[in-house]
Amino acid sequence: MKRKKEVTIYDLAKELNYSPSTISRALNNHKSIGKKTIKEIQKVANELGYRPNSVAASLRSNKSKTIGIMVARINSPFMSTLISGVEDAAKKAGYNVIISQSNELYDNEVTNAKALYDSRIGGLIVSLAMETTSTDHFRQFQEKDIPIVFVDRVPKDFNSYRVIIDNYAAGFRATKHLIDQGCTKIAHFAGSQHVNVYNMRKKGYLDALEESNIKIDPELVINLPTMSLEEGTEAMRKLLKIDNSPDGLFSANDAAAVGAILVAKEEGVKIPEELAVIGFNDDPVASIVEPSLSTVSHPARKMGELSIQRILDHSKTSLGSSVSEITMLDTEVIIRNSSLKKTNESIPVKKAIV
Amino acid sequence: MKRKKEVTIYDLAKELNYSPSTISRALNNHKSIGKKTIKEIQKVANELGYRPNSVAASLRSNKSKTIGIMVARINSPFMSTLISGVEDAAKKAGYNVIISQSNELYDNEVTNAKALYDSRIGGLIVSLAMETTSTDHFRQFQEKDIPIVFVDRVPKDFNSYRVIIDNYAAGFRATKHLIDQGCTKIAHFAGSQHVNVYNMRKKGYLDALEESNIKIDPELVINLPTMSLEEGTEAMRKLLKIDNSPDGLFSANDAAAVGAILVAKEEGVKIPEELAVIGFNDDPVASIVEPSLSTVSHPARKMGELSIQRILDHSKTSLGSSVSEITMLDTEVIIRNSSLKKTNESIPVKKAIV
DNA sequence: ACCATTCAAACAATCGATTGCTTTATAGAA
DNA sequence: TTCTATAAAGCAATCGATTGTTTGAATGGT
Repeated sequence: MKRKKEVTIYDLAKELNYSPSTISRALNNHKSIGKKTIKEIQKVANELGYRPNSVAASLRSNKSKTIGIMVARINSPFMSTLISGVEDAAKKAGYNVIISQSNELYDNEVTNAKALYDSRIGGLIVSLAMETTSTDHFRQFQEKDIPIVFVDRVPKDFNSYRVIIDNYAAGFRATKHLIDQGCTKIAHFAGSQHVNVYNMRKKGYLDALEESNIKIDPELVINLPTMSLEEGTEAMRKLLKIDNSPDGLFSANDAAAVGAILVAKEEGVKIPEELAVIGFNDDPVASIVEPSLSTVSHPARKMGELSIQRILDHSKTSLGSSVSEITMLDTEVIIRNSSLKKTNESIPVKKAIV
Repeated sequence: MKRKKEVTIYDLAKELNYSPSTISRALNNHKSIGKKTIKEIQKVANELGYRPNSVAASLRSNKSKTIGIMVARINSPFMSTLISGVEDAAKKAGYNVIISQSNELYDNEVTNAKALYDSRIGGLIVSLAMETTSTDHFRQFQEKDIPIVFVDRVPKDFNSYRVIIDNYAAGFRATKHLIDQGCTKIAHFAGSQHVNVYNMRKKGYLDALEESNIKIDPELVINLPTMSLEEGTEAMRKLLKIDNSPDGLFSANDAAAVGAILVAKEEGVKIPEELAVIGFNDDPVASIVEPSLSTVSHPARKMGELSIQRILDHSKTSLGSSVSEITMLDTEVIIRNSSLKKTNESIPVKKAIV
């Protein structure tokens, strides 16, 4: 199989009797090239099927139209939607997106950072692995003034762009909602506490209780390492066994909340009457599980789009690598049947379906 | 912000008094370089923090360790899992993965193909957009002997690798299952018929009916353009209105099946007694919806891994671009409560939960 | 008619690694 | 000791585009 030879700017140059530099500038609509010349060159380029070699362009200009993205796992509803937003927005700006996943492991994250660095990406979007506490592996990007945007799971101690939601406020409001429904013994499924999102959600939970003068019962706060559905079922079983079992549950994600609901139903605990539940993320399952799960919705797609925006802006302003800018997005408490005790504000069925 | 200068093989050459070619070969463990020399060079490279510039390498060698992937949308459980499999397998082989989504539109697919071509990917994995019927935009890759693997939604008329499931058999077996449960009026939610997966699933459905001498009722076969949950609810409403309303439903995906279940419940139709339902994909919602949804499971992650495998094998064997190899994977009919009428084989609750 | 501007396009170096070919050094054979 | 085979390393071209600096031509003002 012989490969068809590529058409390069040199071929165009020969064909048109212009110099390669003129061709290059014409193709990029450079102002120092005459309008008719540009037209002519672009026309012939199309006819001959010229396609720019962006590898060569990257090498010479030391800029790359590729953005790297590192997340723990791409196949969660939240992350895949965020990445979808990144990709759509990146494409609009003429960028490609390279993905890589750490599977929650620090070592993988370091390896991935190296690989992305080697491919000379023009920007990096990161949501940290659960395990990660050190951020040294991101320094190399900063040293080359490659913008880094941390999104959702962000480090404490690294100067750069951040796109996050107000986890504290969300945790506070979710808990407050349960209190408003009359719950007094509210449990919490908390994730690893060195991860900002789980840490802040828990803080919000604690402060909401305190504000309402509800004593905090350490037995009701359970740390789930991975916040999986399975861990949620297990934790719920534990909660149902203790003397003073809870009448409310704020889970830091939907998966664990669904696990809890399934167990509660299995054990004959009425939801929301005997146990009001609220989750976090508004995963698709939340509106399908029965009773439908109250939750906090995350603007996943928008977070992705804004992350790209930060990277593009960075190149324009060239403020240098020491910028640190936080973009904080609003969340929304979505009330469904799993937490709605007061029948006078009951939700129409349709809303629960769609 | 001054960027730290990169360490290149030239810097190493100067430092170590070797020629750049020796450095290059040493770093790639080329056999024509002495063992001690390799050790020495690699040691110093590490100390000086040398990082290969894969852009430069790609340009020169005209090979790229980057694989492109084009799908309709990355944020579905099936696709995000498949991509996750691709990424994991690619990383193991030292490849990066660029993603791009068509949002089901042909024009976007063409644009994406151009962009990926321009970045000189080393291989391409594609799941077609619903709209796509022409495949001319993939020719450019073939002409340069860049391997293309079509996965799941594949074209009829393009010679290349395919990784698919046996949609016909799956559709047949899913329908057969409903027949075995005693259904005689079985409806089908079908997707766009020029898309192979939906076409074959429907064929399987039709043949299963025929085999059991059940007359096909055209009114019971509904085409859903996007197979969304919403379309599923709509279609179900329609089905409930016709005279001879169905006692079974095979939906070509889970989302539409869930929509149907929600409507059926709303209208007081008992599932599975009055309507047995089976979906396709085994999305997470399938096991959560009530009653839990029978479905056909798709080995998403494995499909991703095998796709990468095909690409790697291609480079090794260099059979040229005219190869056409089909990898067909097994599916599994998963029986849950939405279709299980016979109480003697009822499913334990635990299985439904986890 | 002359010099100063402005505009268009060309020249040539450069980005960092790869690789076919050549040279040099070393060892073994005769 | 001389010659050949082999291993180790160097030379220099190359991949395709970008870009600072020059050159050349055309325009305009006086």
